[in-house]
This record gives sequence, structure tokens and C-alpha cells, in this order.
Amino acid sequence: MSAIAIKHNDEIVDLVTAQEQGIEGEEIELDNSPEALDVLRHSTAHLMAQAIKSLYPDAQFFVGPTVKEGFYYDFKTEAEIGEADLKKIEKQMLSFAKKKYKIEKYAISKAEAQEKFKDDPLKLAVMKRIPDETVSIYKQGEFEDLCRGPHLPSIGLIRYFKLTKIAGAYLGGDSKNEMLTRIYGIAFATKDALKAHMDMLAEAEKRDHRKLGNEMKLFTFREEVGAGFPIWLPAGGRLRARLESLLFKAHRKRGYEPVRGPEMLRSDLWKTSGHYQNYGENMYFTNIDEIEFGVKPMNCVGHIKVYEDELHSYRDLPIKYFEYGVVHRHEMTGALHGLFRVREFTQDDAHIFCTVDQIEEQIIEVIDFVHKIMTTFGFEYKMMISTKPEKAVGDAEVWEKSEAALKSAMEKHNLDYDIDEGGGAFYGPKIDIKILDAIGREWQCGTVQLDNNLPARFELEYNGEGNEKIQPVMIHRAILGSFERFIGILTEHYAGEFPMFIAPTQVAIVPVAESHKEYAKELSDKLIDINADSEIYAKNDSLNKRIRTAEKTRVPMIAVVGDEEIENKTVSIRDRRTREQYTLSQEEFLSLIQTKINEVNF
RNA sequence: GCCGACAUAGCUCAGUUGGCUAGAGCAGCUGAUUUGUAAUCAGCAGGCCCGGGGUUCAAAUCCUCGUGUCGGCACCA
Repeated sequence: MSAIAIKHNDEIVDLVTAQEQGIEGEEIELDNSPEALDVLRHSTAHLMAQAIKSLYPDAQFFVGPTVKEGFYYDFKTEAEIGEADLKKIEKQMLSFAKKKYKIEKYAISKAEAQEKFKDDPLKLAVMKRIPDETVSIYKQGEFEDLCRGPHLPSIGLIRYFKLTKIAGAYLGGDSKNEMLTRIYGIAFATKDALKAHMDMLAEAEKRDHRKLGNEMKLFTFREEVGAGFPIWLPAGGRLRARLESLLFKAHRKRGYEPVRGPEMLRSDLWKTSGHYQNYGENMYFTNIDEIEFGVKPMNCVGHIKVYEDELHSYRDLPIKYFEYGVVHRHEMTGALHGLFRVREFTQDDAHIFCTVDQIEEQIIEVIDFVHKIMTTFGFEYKMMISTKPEKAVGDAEVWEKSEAALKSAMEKHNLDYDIDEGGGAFYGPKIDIKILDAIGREWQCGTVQLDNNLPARFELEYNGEGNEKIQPVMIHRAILGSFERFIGILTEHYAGEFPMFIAPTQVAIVPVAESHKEYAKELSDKLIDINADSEIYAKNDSLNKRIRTAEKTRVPMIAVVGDEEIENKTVSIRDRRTREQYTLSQEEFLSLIQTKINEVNF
């Protein structure tokens, strides 16, 4: 195999450039290494542009970078391009690739380039973003493009690629600008790698919570109900109830008090909190008796009212309130996505009111809570500290102190974290928890946010040692984020095969014949006593059919009972997916289920 | 909100260039069968073809405005 590029001082340069400038370094070969793929995909983007240009001669191109999952190119054409056209473009790309055009490069001054592309506003826009005085042009066959490279020596090396999506994208990523057409694609050095990637996409599709949620009857949406308002079906209701009850205990152990605020509050309160001004566009309002009310988009204000219900001493702090708080946020139509982005959802929300000195230990306690939950579900996770954004309230000193507290908490406990500069909420810095699911995808769930703003706006206070009035710090935190989103993620993580402790149904009981129904019912009652749900499959269908039906619900365990089992007081167990069968006594069976349910303890 | 695609039975999907009474599988109901570890057989019932407006002798099919869904972009306090 020969080199496709040179790595020099951690920079990848293409062969043309290396030769031209006499650069020497490590040779990059065309394999599936990140460096090689980056070059390959970049050139594939150009090949795609070449194909598009030949099929749609009026096409003008903006930028075509490589991204995490491949590459894309943004362009503009009068022609209407749809999904169906991707195949056509792919075909054209292959035919160009077969011609094995060399990818040539030459440099011209920016002024020359501006002259050259004077009829192409998109290219001129690209050039505006380039500070250099000289720009490089890459050329393959008739096709030329302004580009910094690096590129393959020849498009003949491009063989294993696929165009995956077509979509609109704002020029320069700014919604004030016009919208261009964007085509996404992926390329690999080998056929196997491409296939593996396509298989991974197919696997992700199989796990899609919207598909599984429908199949498993977890939840649904209905047009007449309204976009973004999920409807929880019985199976989903049971799953969710299990999660809620596990989490309830975990909160109580850590000293959180369950509270509940109203679903809507007078708008004056939202004006005090600042939500009216900052977030009002996304809130639901209603007017009655000439008073305006706002449906809560978060639970803080309710908890603040709980805090205000009595006077507090420094001796009482920290005070922790929690609530499965239902909130409404009018998300934009295009943002809605299954359970991941909805307009009504329930947060596992809590607010900790504490002294400045207590911030650090409280943060650590929350992080430990997060750790227990995430590892129980088999998620790896990482944390990110987000600092002061441009649009921020509160004075700079408080911001600095809060950010420092977060960082020092992490560092003292040797916890790894990344920093997202300027990614904080307008009222304080935060720690976000990003989890990694079973197939390596990243999700943002929990968040811990420091807030000095609301305590000030609502003039919260507690009595200090010398009976002086002190403003407490408020820590907002959610661990799952929302039940909706988290259950969506769990569904995809487990591919619908929920572990016993969270599964909507723990056991499917299949009586062999009519005469065994009574024993099945007896088992089912005993299961309820140990907090396990079961379903009896006693329909007038063949045994095989009922086992098949039960299997398809992805229930963790099937218990078959017939004459033998009744006589010996046993159950015949069939584990999910494996065809393994074994017999247990009733006691063994019940204690096994009980153990599996109880082994989880956050 | 923006660009593009799509919407047919509870679910998954057929339905030709506008043209007979809009079909199938699964699920449901009724009956027969009473089953030992992934689909027993037969019969029946299911549709304002997403909604409003239009074009046409004729619309599931074409146009238009909504609603919803999907892929992205933008957004996510």
C-alpha cells in the first residue's frame, strides 16, 4: 500500500503539498485510521460535489467538511433534490471514481480567487472567512474547488462510500441566513468497515425507542392530542412506576423531602423569577378572572415557595426538596423527537438550599448519587462543567466563586471533567452528566446547577449564628433529567430488553392448558406480594403460540406451568432469548425474582 | 421556525398513467381444538384513504391551506 498523505508536526498534509514544500514525515496509508479516514472523507465530499455539479450544472457550493460521522457538503441549486436522488448521485460518483482523476492542487492569491469565483456568491462567502492572502484550489477532472485540503492523490482511491442523508442547513449555521441543501455521506477504506458501519446504523434503528415504544406498548402520541404530548400506555406506566419508586427511596435515604408545587402559578412570579422575560415565548399562559397564569416550565418557584413557608436556621441547612415535577415547554415543532424532546415532561427535580460552605459537599453527594444510578443501568458517563455564558445575570465575583467551587469539588475527589466555556445557564455555572449507552452513543441527562440568582430575586434567607439574615445558595439538580427522555434512552440502551428490576412485566406465566389457569393465578398473586408484575397467557391459542407471543414482549422470564408443575409445586422457567429451560421450586422461583428486583438499590 | 420527504384498518404495509365494491398479513371477535416450550384450523368484523378547500364527467391518486410524523438545520433557559 502506498501513502496517501504525510503526517508532519501533528498536521496532515497531502502528497502534492508535501512534495511542493519538501515536507517529510510519517506516511499515512489508506486504512481506517482516523487520519486516513479524514482525508478519504474529505476527498469523497469533493467527489460528491463533482457528481452534483455534473448532474445539476447550476449548483454552487459552500463548505464540505468531514464530521464525526462522515462528511457533508452544503450547496445550492434551483433543482429540487430529494432522497431518491442520492442513488443517482452515488452512481455518478462511482463513474467519476472509475476514471481515476488525479487530484491536483494549485495556489492563487485571494484576489485572483475572488475574480475567478465572482459569479459564485457562496464561494465568496467562504472566502470572507479565510484570513490568508493565498488560497488553494483543488482540481479533479473538470471540477475545481476552493479548499485547504488535505486530499487523496486521486479520486480512484475512493471506493467504499454511501450517501446517507439529505437535509436543509442554514448557511453558516445561522438561522437568519438562507437555507442550503446538505447531503451527508460516509466513506471507509475497506468494504468491511463500511458494512460494519451500515450494520451499526441498522442496529440503532432497530433500537429506536419510538419503534420499540410502539411495539412494546410503552407510550404513544396522537395527532388530535397535540404534538409533543406523550401518552403513557399500561406497560410504560408500569416501567415508569418502578423507576419512580426506586428513586423515591433513594431520595429519602439522602434526606430529600418530597414536596409538590402547583402546575401553574401567577405570571407575577414568573416575572420575579425572570422566566417571563427570558423564556416567556416558550411558556404556556392562560388568563382567568383577569389574572394571567403561566404553566410551569420548571419547578424551582414552587420549591422556593415551600422554602418560604417557614423561617430557616443555619442549623437546618442543607434543605433538600424533590418532586417528580411535570413541566411544559413549548419546544419548536422541528425539535420534537419521540420521547427525547417533548412539550410536557416530568423531571426528577430537586433543589438544595445550603450555605456557601456546603456547596462542595452537596455537589459531591449529588455526583455520588448520579454514579450509583448510572452504573446500575450499565452506563458509562462523563461530566462537563459549563461556565458563564454571554447572556448572564448576577455579579462577576459570585460567578467566579461558584465556578471555582464546582472545579474544586471535582478536583478534590479526583473526578475527570471537561469544560464547556460559556455553556452555563444564565443564572449560574453547572455540571452536566453525559452518559454513554450500550452502542456507544452519547446522551445528556443529569445536570447540577448553582444558582445565586433566584435566591436573590426572591430574597430568600436563613438566620445565621448571630441571628443575621443570610442568603442561601440554591442548587438545582436532576439526575435522569426527565422520565420521558431517560426511558427513551433506557429503551435504546437495552434494545427493549429491560432488566428484571425495571421491566414492565417481570414474568409471563403460560399455563399449558385450561386446567392449569388456577395455579397460574396463584403464582401471579404470590408475585404481586413480592412486588413483581406478571401476565398470564391463557388465551385459546396453542402453547407454542403463547410462548412466542410472550417472547415477543421481551419479558425477562417465562414460567410454564402444567400438570407436572402443579403436582410438584414447581415452575418451569424459560429465560429471555436463550432457549434454556430449567425447573425451580415455587420458593426458589419467588426468591430468585425477589433477589433480582431487590439487588438494585441506588 | 427553516429545507426536504411522508400520512391508506389498532399495527406493518400493497394500491399502475386520475377510472369497477380500496386490498393483504398481524392484532381483534365467533366457533372448533385443550395443546409441554417461537405462529392449530375455519368463519366474521375493521376504512370520512390525516382534516378543510379546490381542479375534474370522475380524486386515496392532481393543486392549495392546515395538522401530524420522519431526516437534518436552528433551538434546548
